[in-house]
Amino acid sequence: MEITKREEEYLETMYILQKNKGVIRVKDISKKLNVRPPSVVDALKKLNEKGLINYEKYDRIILTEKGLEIAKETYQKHVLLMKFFTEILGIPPEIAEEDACQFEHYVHEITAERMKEFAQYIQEHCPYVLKQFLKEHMEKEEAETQKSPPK
Amino acid sequence: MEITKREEEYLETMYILQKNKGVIRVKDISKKLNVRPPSVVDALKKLNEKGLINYEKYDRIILTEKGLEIAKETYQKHVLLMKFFTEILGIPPEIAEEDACQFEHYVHEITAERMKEFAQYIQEHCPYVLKQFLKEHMEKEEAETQKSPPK
DNA sequence: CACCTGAATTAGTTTAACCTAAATAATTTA
DNA sequence: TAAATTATTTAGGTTAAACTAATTCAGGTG
Repeated sequence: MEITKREEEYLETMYILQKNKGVIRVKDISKKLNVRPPSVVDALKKLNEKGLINYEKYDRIILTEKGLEIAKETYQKHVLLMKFFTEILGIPPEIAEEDACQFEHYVHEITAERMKEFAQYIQEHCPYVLKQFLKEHMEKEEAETQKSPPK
Repeated sequence: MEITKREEEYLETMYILQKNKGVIRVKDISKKLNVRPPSVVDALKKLNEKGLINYEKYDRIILTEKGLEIAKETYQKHVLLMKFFTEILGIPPEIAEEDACQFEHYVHEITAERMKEFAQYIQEHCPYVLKQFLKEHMEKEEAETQKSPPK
């Protein structure tokens, strides 16, 4: 049975909620994913069908072995992409977050892995060049921020 | 009126077909996007509604000003991402292609731009380190290729 | 313990994107 | 040019993912 990108996103969200709050509630998923509670319930039913979570109505939600595995993989990619975008490219966190949040569902294993290796390699072999690159762009951003009309 | 990721993909495909073949045919879009011709016709109707192409049945398809603009922007991101994945990370073209094909529709302008700048910066300031990084991974891939069962 | 409130759920729709099968138009070829 | 082939289109479905409105449940408080 196929798992969609969106389902992956639901799983990842639940995994993070579990980690941070200890429980997974419909309301919180709803808030995080910016969808209405009934949409969450729909998703939960499907994920349950597919054996990725254990869900019975009004009962607590638990990721299964398989669901947890997918959630973790996705989350790892997310973290890795975030690091790359912010630490190597110097992208502002909010933007990096959005980019990572999409790309994590599409990026091939090899590409993700390579990004991680590349980051390490550069940080080790030419940290100064990297620092310089980031510095130049930080300055540029500062300037942009100044320019923007002060509300 | 909103434009979807998929519509962006259609526009980009048509743009490339126009460039390479001179004409845009349903059959060719169908082949490139791996969908059946009726799906293409559906898409064409919507794009026409939205003023992104000029389309009347059995007539030739033309990108409008607006449609062309979107197509070009998307295509540029595609090219840029491809370059980054292959030339900086050393990802094999077929895989890079698939990654680029998805990410191009989500990546923020600033991230795309920064990837381009980063590539230039590294190629200029530490070409040897880059070459070394790529070399190491090429070798690894060679080895993998050997390992895989020779059909 | 009954009531109230907020959380979760059901029922019924909508939209984007696809599909198959059948019909029609355009193009090529005998 | 008529017939055959190929391309395009229509008609009618399907599925994923969302929505609103209305209902049901659960936990906390008087």
